[in-house]
Amino acid sequence: MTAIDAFAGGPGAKLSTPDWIADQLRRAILTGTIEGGAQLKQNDVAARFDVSVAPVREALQRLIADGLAVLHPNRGVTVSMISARDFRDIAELRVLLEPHALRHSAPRLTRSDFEYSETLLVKAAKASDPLQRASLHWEFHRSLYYRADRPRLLAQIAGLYQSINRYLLPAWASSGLGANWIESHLTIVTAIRNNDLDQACRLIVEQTLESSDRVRAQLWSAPGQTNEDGR
Amino acid sequence: MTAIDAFAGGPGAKLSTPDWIADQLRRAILTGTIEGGAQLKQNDVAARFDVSVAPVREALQRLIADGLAVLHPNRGVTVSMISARDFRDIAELRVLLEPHALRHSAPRLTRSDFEYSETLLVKAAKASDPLQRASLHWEFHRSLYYRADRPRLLAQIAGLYQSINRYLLPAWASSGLGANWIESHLTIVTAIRNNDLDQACRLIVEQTLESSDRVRAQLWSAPGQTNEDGR
DNA sequence: CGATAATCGAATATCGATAATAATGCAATC
DNA sequence: GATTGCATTATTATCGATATTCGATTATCG
Repeated sequence: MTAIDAFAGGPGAKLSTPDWIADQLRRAILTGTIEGGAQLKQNDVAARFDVSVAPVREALQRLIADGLAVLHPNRGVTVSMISARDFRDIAELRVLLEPHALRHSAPRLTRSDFEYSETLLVKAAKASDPLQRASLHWEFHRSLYYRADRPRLLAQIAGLYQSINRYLLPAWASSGLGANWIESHLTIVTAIRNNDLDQACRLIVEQTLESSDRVRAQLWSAPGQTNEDGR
Repeated sequence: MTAIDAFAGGPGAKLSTPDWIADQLRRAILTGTIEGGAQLKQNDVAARFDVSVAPVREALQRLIADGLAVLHPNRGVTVSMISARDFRDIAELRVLLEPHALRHSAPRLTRSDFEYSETLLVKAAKASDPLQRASLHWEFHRSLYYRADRPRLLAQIAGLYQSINRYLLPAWASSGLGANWIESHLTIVTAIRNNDLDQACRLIVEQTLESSDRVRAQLWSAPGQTNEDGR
């Protein structure tokens, strides 16, 4: 391990071709550039990225594993549909899993963990790129849960945050973060700092549901599609 | 849609090549024929199944998505390691998610649902093929939860049952199901039948933890490997 | 002798081309 | 006039061959 390796994983970290393609497609899907139901033809994608179909197929597999796309055997893959039902389902799981994670993590969090969390929150609010903001937002929550030292639980919550971007990003884009986005998140950190775990969990639940309601109102004020898969 | 379409997806449904290969490998991993840490070289697998590497790579991707294998970029994929920690993590999530699912599902379960559940239990106990037994065991639990009508929640629980097979099958193989396997599972159905939801949830938690302890004792009476990934 | 650089090898990753698949439209038949 | 069978065609799935990658081994140099 030499000094130069410290940059591994940083901005200089080269992505594999499938990861690169998957990331580009993911971004397009999450930001709504590609809509639910759209067909992702392997030849088209390969042409657009100037690669052969092999890495494209691999990239599509990742999107499918993420639940961002649906495979129709021999008939291609389409971008999965979003729905109010699915969104509610995600919020419900968050309310179930996150307090659980926090209860195991909070007792082990250190002062520098808190500082890191708060830094992330500010960075997230300032971020101009919506995907970067989403990523920092998740990293904030992750920083509160990771001391639980439960990889599987954390992975499940991570999946929920990944999925929720599909709904959250359009809402943020159309009406911003909300007046006291930073402050309300900060109260969670403060509650943990004060060893008031019950209060922290209450706040998480409350804010999850609140944010949920706001997004729901935002996205389904006008009626949209509600199918689960992209048939 | 004509009547004949009702058979689509039935026993006659042919698996795609990648699915077929993935299933074979899965079986080998779950039954312990292939051990944790073993390297899955795409050329070897391709030769063994007499196909080219393309479908093999796809099959390996599925195993990776399942958590049964780990990808080391440019260096191949290895069968993931099992560990007491991971096993505990799974049990904890089951205890968290399954009662939640049951609470939403139970009020909607019908008499014929119960009959179906009980049938599955008997079939599972009788099954000689360990993977079929595992599949019926999950299907039993699924039949109790599916009326919750929460696809995401159900998918997460399904993933846990898939993962737990890695631990459960060897334990079953070495010491059987346990004396009153059917009966103890039946008490859950009975409790639901009697509208005693709290009791049903208690039983689930209790049995999950009990079974967990038994498996743990079984598998780690002699010390084994405990790494998370197959490095 | 120790550290750095070139080489090699075993495996993955990618490519371009071909084969297989299933929906579609069209014609032939009852 | 509706149903069946059959080419058409758009697209995925698979193949065999080639390029690339990265660790290990060996060689070179201070």
